[in-house]
Amino acid sequence: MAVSIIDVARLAQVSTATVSRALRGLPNVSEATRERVLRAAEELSYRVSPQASSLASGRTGTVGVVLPFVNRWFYSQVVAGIDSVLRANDLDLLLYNLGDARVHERFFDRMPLRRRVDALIVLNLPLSQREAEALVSMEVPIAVLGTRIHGCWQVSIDNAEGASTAVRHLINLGHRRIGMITGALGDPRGFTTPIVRQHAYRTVLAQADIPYDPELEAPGHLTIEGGAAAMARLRSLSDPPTAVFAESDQMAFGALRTLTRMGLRAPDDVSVIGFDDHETAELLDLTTIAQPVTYQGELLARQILDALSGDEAEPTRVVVPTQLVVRGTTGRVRAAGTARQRSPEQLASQPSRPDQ
Amino acid sequence: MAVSIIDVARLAQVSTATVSRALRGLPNVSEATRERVLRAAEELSYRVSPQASSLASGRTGTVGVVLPFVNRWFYSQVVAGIDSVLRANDLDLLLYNLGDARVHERFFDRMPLRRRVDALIVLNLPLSQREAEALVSMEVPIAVLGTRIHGCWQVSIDNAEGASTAVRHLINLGHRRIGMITGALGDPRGFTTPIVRQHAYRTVLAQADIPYDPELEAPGHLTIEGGAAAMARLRSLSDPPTAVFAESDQMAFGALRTLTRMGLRAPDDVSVIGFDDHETAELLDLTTIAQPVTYQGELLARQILDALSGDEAEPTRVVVPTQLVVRGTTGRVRAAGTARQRSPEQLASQPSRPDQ
DNA sequence: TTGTATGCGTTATCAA
DNA sequence: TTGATAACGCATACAA
Repeated sequence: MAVSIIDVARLAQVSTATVSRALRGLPNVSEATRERVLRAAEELSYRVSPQASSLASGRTGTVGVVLPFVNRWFYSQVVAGIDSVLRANDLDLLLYNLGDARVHERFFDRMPLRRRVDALIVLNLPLSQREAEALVSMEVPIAVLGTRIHGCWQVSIDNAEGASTAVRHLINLGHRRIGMITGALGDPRGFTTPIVRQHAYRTVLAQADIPYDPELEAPGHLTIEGGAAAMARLRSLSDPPTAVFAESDQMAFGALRTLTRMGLRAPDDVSVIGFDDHETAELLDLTTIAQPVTYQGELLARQILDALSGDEAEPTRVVVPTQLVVRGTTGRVRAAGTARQRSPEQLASQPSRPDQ
Repeated sequence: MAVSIIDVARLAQVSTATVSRALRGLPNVSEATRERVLRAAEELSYRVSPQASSLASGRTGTVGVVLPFVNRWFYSQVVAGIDSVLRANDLDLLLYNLGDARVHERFFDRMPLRRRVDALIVLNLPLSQREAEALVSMEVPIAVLGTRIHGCWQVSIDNAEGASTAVRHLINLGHRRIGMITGALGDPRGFTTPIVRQHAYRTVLAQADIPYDPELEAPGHLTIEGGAAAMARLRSLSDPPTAVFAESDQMAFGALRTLTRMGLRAPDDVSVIGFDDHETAELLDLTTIAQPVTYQGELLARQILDALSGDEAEPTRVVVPTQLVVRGTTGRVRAAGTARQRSPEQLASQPSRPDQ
């Protein structure tokens, strides 16, 4: 059997209550006693039993993180941010990956986190009204990324602003025929982000007096393959776009691949702008809308700390800024038929060529 | 206060012991009673308290996953594999990210997982003798990826074989001047994989009677930036390599970026081969050595299940195969001074240039 | 098949 | 400042 608090108490010649107090750094313990207890614990290499501790205290020392994918760049990045803050505060991180639909269902059916965590962080999950209520009914602080749940702490980016900036960037470069590769619009689970971004796209076009053409919106399912297919579709139009806004970098990557395979280039033939600033974006020289990913994770964890400390009464809502990162895949529109020439500015931001 | 087993017992008119048995599906409970208990539990929406349960039983229902990075593609992919198997078996996943050196140290200093998990999965962590022993002293089953710890379950790839295949591929294409971008060789924490791969590189060269030239080995620190710098260094040699083996795709990406920025191309100017088959490898048309990443995570989790079931007495060791994936960044060596001409196949998979 | 009683290792309340 | 002790919620020998 492992060494327990009783053993420490015996060795230090005090009661278990005092050991508990001394070890947790509670104030009402004399320095001498604390010293003695600490030494005894050290000598026996005593470790508290987390389950006994939580059983007695009601706290678990654990924060649940619920997300739809662990293995996508965005989410793993957010988790890293969460982890760093939680770890620094001695909180454990219980991971719940609800990617699979059955797992998702089962999760809300059985609520396995119910008595298992002190707080919850929910990443970008599309939730039904019923599911949101189920979470709230756990009666622990909840911090949500992306989605919005009444009474919960919240971190998000301004999707409308980011998408608008992207489209305006293209308009400023002279483009009028602008396509959009949209995300999971048809997804029955209903992520809301794609809707917001699409709306922003349409609004900005309207503001610029550019007529709306539904053919210019192609679904890309948030994947590389989807983005590739979407770009292929856009290129096949009788009047293809001169610029494309892909609402995720992943889809933009696919779009770029399609262009490459067709023997076309960005921005010479088509300008392409993405969203996220995925780690690969810099590699592919992709212009994009950057969002601070790890930072959002840190913010979520901090909100949880605030909530658990109980100081801050009201849940807060933080909107973090996005930023246009201009790289090499967007450029001024070319007049139809004009030879492919690039301006000096573009040359500067482009890889030099072996032939001058 | 939450509803407890006592409430269920009262409602079902049985003892708490019977409730416990019925709910866990133990055999010695009559069908009628079980029915009654299940209904009562359902009605009260009762959930067991995991901490009380583990305090009483000694099992935690949790598996700890310890890794050096959550936010790298490879690890997040492995975690996804682990998660899917654990989840299907109702085991929780406690994540421990030891990326930060202080966190690492603190972890082995305090062993916070000590009484917290039923088993441990350790991903590719460079461990000192002392640290390995600390883990083993937890006296729970341990499955290790990459590293090797005596008495532990183990999953790994054949790094020597994979690296040899990569170098042989280059030799088969006629290359004799072959560079290697190495990983974290100087890392004080001492990952072993880089050493094995480097050794394979040297061995294969020797077998092909190619003289060893230390200048052709450049450290890339397993990062994109490091790979970029390494390639720059290799190119600056008086007699630069015609082909380069980067021991991770990430470094190969950086290497390709350097080539692009120098106005060079793969494979026309330099052939490049990576290792991993990172999701971006296909995008960049990178030839590489593929390893099944998610699958390795699943295997680790399965080993843990075997260990916990207690059927399989001895820890097993599984080596999963790697596979050469030939894409567009490797090609036959060109005679020095030959004009850059590309074969039709290469043209198809490469971006065409604006100027013909 | 079912019930009784005890232990699991802490924390927290209360009294000293 | 310290100690005694009752929870905390469940699992499990043992008895019935």
